[in-house]
Amino acid sequence: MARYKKTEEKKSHLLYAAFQALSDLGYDAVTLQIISDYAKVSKGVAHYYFENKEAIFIELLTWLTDKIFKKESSSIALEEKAIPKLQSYIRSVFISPEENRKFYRVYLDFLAKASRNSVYREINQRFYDNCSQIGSEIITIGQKEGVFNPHLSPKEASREIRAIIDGYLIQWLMMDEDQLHDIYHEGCLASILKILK
Amino acid sequence: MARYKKTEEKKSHLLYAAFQALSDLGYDAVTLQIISDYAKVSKGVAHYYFENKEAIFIELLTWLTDKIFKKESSSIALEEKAIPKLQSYIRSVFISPEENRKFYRVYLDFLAKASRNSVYREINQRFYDNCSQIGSEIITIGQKEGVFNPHLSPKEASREIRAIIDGYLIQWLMMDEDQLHDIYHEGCLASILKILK
Amino acid sequence: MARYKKTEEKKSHLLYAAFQALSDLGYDAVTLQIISDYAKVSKGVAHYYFENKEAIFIELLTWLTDKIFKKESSSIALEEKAIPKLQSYIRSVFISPEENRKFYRVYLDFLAKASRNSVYREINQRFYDNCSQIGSEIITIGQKEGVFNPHLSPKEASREIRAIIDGYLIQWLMMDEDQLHDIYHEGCLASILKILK
Amino acid sequence: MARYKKTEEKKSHLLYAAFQALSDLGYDAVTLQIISDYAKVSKGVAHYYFENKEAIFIELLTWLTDKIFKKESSSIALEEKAIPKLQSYIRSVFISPEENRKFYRVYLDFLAKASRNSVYREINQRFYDNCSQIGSEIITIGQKEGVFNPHLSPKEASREIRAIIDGYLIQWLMMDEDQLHDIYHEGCLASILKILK
DNA sequence: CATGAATGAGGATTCATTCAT
DNA sequence: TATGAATGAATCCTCATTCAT
Repeated sequence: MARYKKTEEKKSHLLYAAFQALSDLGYDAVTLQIISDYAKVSKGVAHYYFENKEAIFIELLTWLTDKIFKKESSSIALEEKAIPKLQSYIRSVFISPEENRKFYRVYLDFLAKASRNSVYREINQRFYDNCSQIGSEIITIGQKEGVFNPHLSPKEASREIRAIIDGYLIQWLMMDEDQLHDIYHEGCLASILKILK
Repeated sequence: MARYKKTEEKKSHLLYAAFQALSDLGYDAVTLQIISDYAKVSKGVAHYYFENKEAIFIELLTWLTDKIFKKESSSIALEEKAIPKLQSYIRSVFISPEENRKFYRVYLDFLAKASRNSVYREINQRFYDNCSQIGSEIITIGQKEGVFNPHLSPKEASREIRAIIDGYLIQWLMMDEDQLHDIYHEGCLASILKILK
Repeated sequence: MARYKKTEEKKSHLLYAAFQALSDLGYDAVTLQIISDYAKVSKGVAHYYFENKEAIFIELLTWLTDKIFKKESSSIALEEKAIPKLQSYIRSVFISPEENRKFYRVYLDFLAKASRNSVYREINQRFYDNCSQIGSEIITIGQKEGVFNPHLSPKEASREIRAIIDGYLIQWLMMDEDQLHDIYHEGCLASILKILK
Repeated sequence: MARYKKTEEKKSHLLYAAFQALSDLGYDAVTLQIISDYAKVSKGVAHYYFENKEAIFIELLTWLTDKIFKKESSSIALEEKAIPKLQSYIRSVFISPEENRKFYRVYLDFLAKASRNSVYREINQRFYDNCSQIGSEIITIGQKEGVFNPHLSPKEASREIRAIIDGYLIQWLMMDEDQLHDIYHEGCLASILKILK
């Protein structure tokens, strides 16, 4: 089984290289040569591990959104109550200016693609669904605790949470000022709380 | 006796063709040939009117965001009071599934580029600033009327409005279901109202 | 007849513009647009007066070599004796660093073309023949005066004169130092004198 | 079992193809497709081995002038005395009508470019310097032997030798008659001898 | 005559993909 | 497995030429 593992490691290595390259340079500037350079392997390797260029990006989106989801998921597990859970969730989303910039640049590339390509859209949908579960869980708990509006539909409200998170982080990305990160973090949390109450 | 169209008309014609092509096909699939085909002119024309491909997209983003802003701007002028103004604003943003899809696909492409390219970012910033003026005006009026929270900073809150609008519409775009358009419209308006109150 | 004259004037104007452009930019960088810009006329004019781009250059070479020949021709008419005639000839060839640079840049472009294209070659041949006449005249006079070797074939020796002139001026051009102009001038004259004696 | 040719071999192969194409067709008619066709490789290969078209020509001029210099250099090594050395040098320059035509066509293209472009000019300067060394060596020996004018500056005179060689060969090229090759060869040698004595 | 908008062929360049080693 | 040489389709861009006004 060592073989298989090695292969998976190599793939992850390539995906991470693709992620870095994509974040730095953007979709249309990234070539397989550049990804290979980032990964410090030869150009042939990328083709050995992936069917074609598209496949790399498909897998990258899957890999990325899974990683994000796992991080978010574990972050809410640390808390018991709804509001701390929500705070922890938002905190895990607003990791740091560097991480958010790196991820959202790439994520915007993917959203742009997803708006026309159903393969990307479905992967994103899975991510949305996962996020929705997190949100629903928090909301349901909060409703039981009596801290959130009991008339809210957890499913709908959790989608709204994600919409607001993305809206805030995209706008923060466009402002291009690291010191605004905290302000957007707080603003985002405050807005979500207002909506849930 | 059809005279030659004036230069500016032709440029707009090409920009609209570029917009359509971009919306249909996405950034990396759009070639100058395709834009020319959409505009039903020869390939050389695009180069005659624009320095290069990049210039077309730069001008397109400017043209598009200006157009959107004008539409939004005139929509709020129709109302006197804050809440109807806000409703009118949001209504002008959520025009129709077709229009929103067409615009947001292209806008996502531009946001992705703007995240790495300051030229695009500055154009988008101008758009944000314009939207912010609209928001500020509504909020200030609402605060005078006593319908909005008087402690809100109009400038900050107006940015939050835009973030929420974009967040909702991007998510709607990803859901790829036209009938959700109304629901997202209402949801967006409701969320903004909650935040402003 | 005024019409005709005006046309010829305009053509000369365009040819001079082409000469300037060619000297500044070189064959492959010169476009009809550039020539038109140098002549401060619209692009269409160049096509109105000349069949096509090639025709401009053909006529330019003719015009240029005629102009040079006339200048050389009139310069030797000023003197009576062989050696002063020769000196005057060489002086008229080594006009100034600026003029020589301008001419020889263009002339090299034409020689390069002439080496493969018989149309250019024939025009140059006419120039060579004209120069040969000048040389022959000087040599014949010098032989009568007893200052030149009587066994020289005026025809052959005059070709050698031209070869040496071109050789020196091309090398001077490559040295790219204006102050060497006088030295090459003297060296050229001295070499020719040695050959003729 | 033919191994892949080494990179340097392939580059030389391409340079030779470029040389042939350039000689046949001239600077502005040579495309990368044509060079590739001459080399019997695909279009992409030229870009694989060279940064761009310009780089091919830069390297070609370097390669060509080096080759010429080596040939000239070894030709004078065969003789001991000044005049035989000079004869051998001139003989190596006037190789054959075919070779001279092929080289001087290309060389004229480069001289034309060099007159405006310092990169080409510097490469040519290196060639001139190399030729100058050959000439200086011959002249110095001849002065010691007492067969050349002792007052000549070897450096200057050697430049004059090169000017005369180029002047003669360019003129021969323009005459476009192979049978004149010998006559120009002899004429060139005779002229140089007159200048050195 | 003059203008400059429009055309489209042609060329440099890029890059995903293939494949021999 | 891994490499990187080779391929050629695809694309941006240039520019001579045409032609309506």
